Amino acid sequence: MSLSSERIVETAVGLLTEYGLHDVTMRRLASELSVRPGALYYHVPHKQELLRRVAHQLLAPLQKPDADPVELMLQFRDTVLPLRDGGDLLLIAYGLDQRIPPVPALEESLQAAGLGADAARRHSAVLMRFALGAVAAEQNISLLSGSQNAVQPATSPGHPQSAQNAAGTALSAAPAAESADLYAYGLRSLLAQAA
Amino acid sequence: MSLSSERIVETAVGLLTEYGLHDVTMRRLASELSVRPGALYYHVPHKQELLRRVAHQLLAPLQKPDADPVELMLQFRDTVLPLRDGGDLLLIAYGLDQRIPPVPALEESLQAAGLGADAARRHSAVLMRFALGAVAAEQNISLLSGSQNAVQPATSPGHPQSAQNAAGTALSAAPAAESADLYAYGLRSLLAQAA
DNA sequence: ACCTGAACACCGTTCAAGT
DNA sequence: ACCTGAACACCGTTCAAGT
Repeated sequence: MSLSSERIVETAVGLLTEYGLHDVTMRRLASELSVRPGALYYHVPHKQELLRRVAHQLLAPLQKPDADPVELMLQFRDTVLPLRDGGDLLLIAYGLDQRIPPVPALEESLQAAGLGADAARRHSAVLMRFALGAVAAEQNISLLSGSQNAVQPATSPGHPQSAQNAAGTALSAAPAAESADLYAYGLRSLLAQAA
Repeated sequence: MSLSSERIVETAVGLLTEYGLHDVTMRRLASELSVRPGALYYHVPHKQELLRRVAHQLLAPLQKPDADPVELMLQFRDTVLPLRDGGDLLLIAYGLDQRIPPVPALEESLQAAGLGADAARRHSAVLMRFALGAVAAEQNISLLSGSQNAVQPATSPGHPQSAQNAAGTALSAAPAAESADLYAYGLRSLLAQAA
């Protein structure tokens, strides 16, 4: 089977869901597809465009026109959170394309709820900013504060200068249940005015 | 003058404010300080701890105990926004240390406004998540959608595959004035319940 | 048209060896 | 104690040359 942008995107989605954005590199992608890195650039202009397409593919299920705002935003979190560093990807993708799902569906459902076109656009922009920050923060906390990275980064055994982080981990790493509550609470507050 | 963690942090802050996080690399830092890269690791355990200290230094002015929440959050935005990719730095720093400024001052002022200790903690967590997302999104939009990166990245002259981004730039790249409005609006909504 | 080989200009981190 | 030299294992991207 010959190379194509579709195959590259699919392989990138695979690497993302299995290992996280950190492992989605052009070189890793190339070796996964059994080609040299340069070959990818015949099908994709640069890594940014590839990531934009990956994010679009990932969020495609959020293009449903009849869901209510809260449901869309909860599903957004559920989609991005399992990708270890999915928040970083979506901040990039949103920077490249602010009409990524669920934005169009979100605007429609806000308009259906009685908001004007401009108000719906602004409300969804605020909701997306909160969601992006909440998901990225939550992932970074469990990745960076969570009992020494959890997986297997094999750090040097006890460097003296990093002592001040040892205490407070139990308190600072918010339990998963509370993160969901914070997210739901933020959504409700932001949607209160829109009713 | 010999090397020290203080000098390294100061130099990193300098590189950050002049060129952005992208140019804060251990190697660049070393050459700025006229030492070999390995020398830095005698004073700093790893890059993450360095970035945590850089963020703390940057946000030190937000440790004022008597400011009101809106003022603190507006000043947070004003501090981070001028750093080209300051949002990325603060997502990392917040992941490493959720008590970074202005969090303690924020909790105090929310308690002074009548909230219980736990409610104040949760409210400030929600506010920080929104602020981090808003600033990071705003910076990424102007960096990634803003008329081909604005500075001087010298991209190849017109690669065919990236045509779909050409249209819509005028609409998608929100003017700076509207970003400030979205931010203020989000803050007000999130603080409405806290009154 | 599509891909390889090889290079360019970088990363963070480690560590024996020098002073 | 503090730093260098040199390496290890990587990056994204370009481009002449091959088929």
